[in-house]
Amino acid sequence: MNEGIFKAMSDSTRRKIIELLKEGPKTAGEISSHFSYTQPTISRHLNVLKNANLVIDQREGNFIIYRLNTTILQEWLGWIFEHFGGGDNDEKE
Amino acid sequence: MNEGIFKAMSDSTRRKIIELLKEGPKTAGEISSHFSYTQPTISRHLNVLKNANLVIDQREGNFIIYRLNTTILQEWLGWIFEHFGGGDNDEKE
DNA sequence: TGATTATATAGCTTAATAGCTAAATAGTCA
DNA sequence: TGACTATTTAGCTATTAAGCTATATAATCA
Repeated sequence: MNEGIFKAMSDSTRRKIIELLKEGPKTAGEISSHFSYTQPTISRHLNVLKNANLVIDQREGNFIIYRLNTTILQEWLGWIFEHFGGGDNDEKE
Repeated sequence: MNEGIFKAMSDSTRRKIIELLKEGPKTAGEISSHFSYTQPTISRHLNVLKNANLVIDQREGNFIIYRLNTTILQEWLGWIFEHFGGGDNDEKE
């Protein structure tokens, strides 16, 4: 279940999309305009983020608005910290 | 530069290795014994983690001891929080 | 030196992923 | 309905990644 999020986050274009969406909701076109990739390529990235449940889309006329699923993102960050953070690693050979 | 860490972390076997190493340093064989994959497969995973600078290896006789590079891991966690954490996402359409 | 042990590397196969162009879908508006 | 706009989906290619078996390397010990 976390798998999808880690995979989604492992691509730098998708991480940039997440950062863009932190500013607020944006249409697919707006997002696309920030990159030099073609629009279909960005659309596919958005789809990966959607499948990972990291973004939510909503049609508004003939635009599609994407927004961050902050809940999932926060949960993921929490999970990461639980598993990889904190624990000290003292020379215990 | 973060790219390698995200890629390394995107695989669940490698994440489990990291968790194992949080307990303390382990030989390649010990690590390998926790999985049902073959030894060469785990060796390659260890190599990915090494290239991402997430682990450090050290020969000791004919064992090779792996230990977590806690500094890098902490740095990565810090980076993640800086970029994805905290920021609220108020309905600003 | 030769046998044994621990580990890595090579070489292969299969599957997944990122990018593209072209075509389909869905909505708007005259 | 027909033209137009925004976006997704299909279908392709090239690259990367994960797994395997077989082999190589490096250290130890008799």
